[in-house]
Amino acid sequence: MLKALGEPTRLSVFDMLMEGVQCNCEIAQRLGLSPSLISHHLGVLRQVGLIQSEHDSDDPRWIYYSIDRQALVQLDQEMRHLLDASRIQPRLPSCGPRATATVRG
Amino acid sequence: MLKALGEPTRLSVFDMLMEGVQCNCEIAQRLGLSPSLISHHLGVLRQVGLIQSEHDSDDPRWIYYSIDRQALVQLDQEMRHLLDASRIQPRLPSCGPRATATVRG
DNA sequence: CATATAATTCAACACATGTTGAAATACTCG
DNA sequence: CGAGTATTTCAACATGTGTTGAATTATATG
Repeated sequence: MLKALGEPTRLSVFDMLMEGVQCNCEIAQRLGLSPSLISHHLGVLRQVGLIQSEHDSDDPRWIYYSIDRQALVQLDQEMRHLLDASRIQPRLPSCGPRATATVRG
Repeated sequence: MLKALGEPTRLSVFDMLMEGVQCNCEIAQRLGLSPSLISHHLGVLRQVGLIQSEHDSDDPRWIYYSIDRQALVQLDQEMRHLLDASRIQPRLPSCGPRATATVRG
């Protein structure tokens, strides 16, 4: 998921989906990019499970994309752990002049 | 920063730094990768501002890497905003059969 | 001064991937 | 059935980038 969001255009697409935008055409229009390119990025986001797609019941040509809330919560929790500043503990180097003798390899 | 952390090996390096590991040699050894590769990834992390480097005052050959706490807090805040589930608002498609007539392009 | 060490830098390669434009798919509408 | 539409799929390309191994830098040590 991080890898998917690491691509600038894809991050914008994801952010627009968070704001409630749903169809390929609006994303392509607002970003000034081709529908095929947006389709590609939406596919990547869907493949990693960040978003879902749903066809219109009346006219299946339209596909509505939306954020996968479960994946969102999971990623949010993992990011909070990853970036938790309290995890950083004071620690002497295991090598170099300041290494504790017993740990030295 | 997201792009930098999107690379699996680099994410591991970053995570080890969060756990207090500091020198190239220990990271390379624990990950079973060459020092030159670790050096490359550390360089990328440093370039985007996620980590800092400091030479040992006694023996400058040793370089100690550490997390940039300011960047950590900034990224944490931005990620919390990006992944904030409460941002997702109900919204009708701007195009397609369900679009509101006035918004239709 | 020669050797060993920690880390970086460099050239080179293989592979992944973002982007483009055309074609295909599936559907609505007249 | 033909024209138009929303989207995807496909082939092709250019570029970015992770990885490797050798060379380089800078320092300590004897």
